[in-house]
Amino acid sequence: MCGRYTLTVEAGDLAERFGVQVPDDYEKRYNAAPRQSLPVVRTGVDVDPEHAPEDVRDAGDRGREFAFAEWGLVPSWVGEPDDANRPINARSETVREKRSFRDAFERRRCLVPADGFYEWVERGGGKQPYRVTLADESVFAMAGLYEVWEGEVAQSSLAAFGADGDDDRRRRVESFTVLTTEPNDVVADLHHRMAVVLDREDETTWLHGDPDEAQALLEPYDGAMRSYPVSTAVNDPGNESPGLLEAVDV
DNA sequence: CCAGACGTTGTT
DNA sequence: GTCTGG
DNA sequence: CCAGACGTTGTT
DNA sequence: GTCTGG
Repeated sequence: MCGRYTLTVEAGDLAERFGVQVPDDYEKRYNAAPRQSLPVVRTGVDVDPEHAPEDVRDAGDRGREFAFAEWGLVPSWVGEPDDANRPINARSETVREKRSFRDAFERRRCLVPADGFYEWVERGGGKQPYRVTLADESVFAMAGLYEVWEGEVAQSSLAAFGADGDDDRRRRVESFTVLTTEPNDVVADLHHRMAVVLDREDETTWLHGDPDEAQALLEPYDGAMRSYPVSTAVNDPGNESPGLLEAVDV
């Protein structure tokens, strides 16, 4: 599956790769973890892909945009995001049936840019992390879903915030989840699930295609990948440095 | 009808 | 063992 | 995903 | 909001 990943490219390269504007607060990530605010490429929040004008469906600038979102999906109907299950993954096989994902699958699919993800293998007494990349180490997109939750701030939080105006009582949480499928040959050595990695030419279909077309893309990645062991320093989500990418002996 | 869940992974 | 935090 | 906490009363 | 369980 996918519970930790890397995105180690410069803002300019990310912008060029996905055709979006990347904000100044973008930073490379060597150990992106659940609950963090991370980059996604999505359709406009108010764009309904099924009913969007042709130019939007064809993925012009209005059709895709960069956003930061929290990893762990918060459906729009939950009462309180802090109390919600926040699934970081959604099974491709059942995603269209599940209440938590169905609406997002129909209307709010996104790309999750990455240039590697980590998988752990049980080793006597601990867990050995491996990093999986494309064979050429280029950036790819994982298939994701995003949500926008808006609601009132819980009463208990009001005092802490000292809120008084109506606007201060509103809260907005944008979030995403990564789809999983069966592993390809490279990942099967490490794990029995893997993130859906999209072929580059399918990214627009994932964002703007109809749901049946999108579903057809949820297959194990067929291109060349490689994996290599990395330091157990990766295990601690507080560690975040370029050194985490270095191969180690096992 | 109302109440309560709504998810994945992995492990037993 | 299980939940929360990152 | 893994790491780390897992609690209360009272006082600052 | 919508589905499942009782």
